Amino acid sequence: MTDTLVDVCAALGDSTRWSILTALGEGDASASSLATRLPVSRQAIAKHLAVLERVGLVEPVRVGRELRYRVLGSELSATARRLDAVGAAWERRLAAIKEIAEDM
Amino acid sequence: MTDTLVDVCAALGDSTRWSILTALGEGDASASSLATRLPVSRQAIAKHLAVLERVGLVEPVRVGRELRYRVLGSELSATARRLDAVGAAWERRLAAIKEIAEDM
DNA sequence: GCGATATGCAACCGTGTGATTGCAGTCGAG
DNA sequence: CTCGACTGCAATCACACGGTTGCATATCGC
Repeated sequence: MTDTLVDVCAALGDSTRWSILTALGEGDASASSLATRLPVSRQAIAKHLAVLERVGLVEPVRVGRELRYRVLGSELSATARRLDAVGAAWERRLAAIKEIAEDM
Repeated sequence: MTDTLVDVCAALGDSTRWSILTALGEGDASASSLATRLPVSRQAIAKHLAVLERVGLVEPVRVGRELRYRVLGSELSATARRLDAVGAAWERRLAAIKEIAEDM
């Protein structure tokens, strides 16, 4: 059910991946160019990009021999909405409990 | 700043923890009572609850000798809003790029 | 008080994963 | 055509983490 939701959250639960995402937030970039700015190897970044691509947070774009990546804010916003829906449901339950308590 | 954000996402990036959260969504429960419904040991659940409590997704409630946990939808919605803000920023950048491209 | 139930703590284990290095292949620029 | 740069794949390593078992401790009910 919430199968991909946990995957997206797991992908977002890594600080190195957030470094990559925020770097991509300022402009598309390839794994190699990211490796010059970030304190990790190119291959590590490539693996992270593969993870981010599999959950749809990032999209590959060929530019000549380079393979740049573009961050997809729409996917992030979509997961945000899904999380908010769940949180809202839980809050409704709490509010109902509280109302019952006040009736006594 | 986004320090706790990654922690919350990491906490949400585990299917067992989602099982616990959804179970708690139907009513407060202790680690022991959860262990009867879920296919994991009580101690494993206790560890997960500790993780969830540290990021504020869950709150302990003493009931006699029991220690029940209550799910906090407000925290989840708060993180959802933070994620949406980031996603919206990324989308704005893409929209700006697209506009520039169309001007040429 | 006594037994049953609930929690807490500690040690341990297997595996998943973040990260590295090395090498081979590919493709654009000069 | 050749050189340099970018990508892809494989092997390896260390550590964190999910999970378990065992035992000690507290506390409610009878």
